[in-house]
Amino acid sequence: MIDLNRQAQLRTAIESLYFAYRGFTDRPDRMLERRGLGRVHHRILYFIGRRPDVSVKGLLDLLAVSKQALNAPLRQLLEMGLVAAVEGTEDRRVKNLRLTAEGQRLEAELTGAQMKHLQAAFDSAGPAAEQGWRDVMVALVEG
Amino acid sequence: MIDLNRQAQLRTAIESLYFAYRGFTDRPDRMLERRGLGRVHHRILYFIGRRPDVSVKGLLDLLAVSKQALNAPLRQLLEMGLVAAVEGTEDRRVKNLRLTAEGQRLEAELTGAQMKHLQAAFDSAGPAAEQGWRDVMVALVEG
DNA sequence: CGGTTTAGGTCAATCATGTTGACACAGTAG
DNA sequence: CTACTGTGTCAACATGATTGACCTAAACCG
Repeated sequence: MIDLNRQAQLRTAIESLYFAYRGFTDRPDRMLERRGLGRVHHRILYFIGRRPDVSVKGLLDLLAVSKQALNAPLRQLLEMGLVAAVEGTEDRRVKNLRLTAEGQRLEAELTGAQMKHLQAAFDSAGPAAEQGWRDVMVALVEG
Repeated sequence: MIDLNRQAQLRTAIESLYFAYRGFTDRPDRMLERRGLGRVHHRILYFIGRRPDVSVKGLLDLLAVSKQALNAPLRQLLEMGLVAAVEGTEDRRVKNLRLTAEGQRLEAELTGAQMKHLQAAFDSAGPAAEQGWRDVMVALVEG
């Protein structure tokens, strides 16, 4: 069993993770809302920007959603000209996804808001704290 | 404009936050699923446990949802005997909410999984990293 | 060659979680 | 008495997800 004081510390940590995540997503959410898009669209734009030429399957694995859940928003982004799909050169079944210039613009805008938010927190906490934060986050993702 | 290298670092940070949060919630989610409950129920149990005698309004403000969204799951928890409501002593309109013994048991089980997860990450990253992590999280929540 | 697997797409039914609006009732505060 | 507050509930709707079933086309394999 974990010590009671320690439990209180861990609860504080749980709460900060909850509130931080909530505060972190709601700015881009509000930007997207104005265009009739949702958080999924941001995630799709984000990961395509991060991994240009990712396949639909690759995106599915990253996002951990069903292909039906991905299909509609992705098609929307294609229709809006924010994402482009090119037929795979090796395997003609696969679609390699990329951001168009306009897609890059929107993605930069959305992610930029989050980057500013994070940067402000890092600035206020200092570089040592930032490194510690990164170390803990890596352990959290891996564990 | 932020430096490109810095942008890449910030993107890494964004991703770790996304994946960490996702990994963090899915264990309790799976436990709840077996009882036919959802993440909302966990949040309700959590915050009532944290602030015994909180009112319905207090819970609404904490969770930042509409009262209609809160009502159904809260009623469910009351009916299941996991939460008890007592009439306020000063203001008889308010309901002060508490966990029953069984509610405490379930809450401890759910949050315990998250505490173990966090503790493991802190153990692996070390105490200095933990402090840095906390500092950044506080700044993130406040910003 | 032919059979199986893989990448992708789509339709349908369903569920979970949230919203807003409207209304009710009891209790408090002035 | 009136106004506001805390709580509850009904209805309509939106969003984002699920599973299951079925389809095409391409690749892979024996």
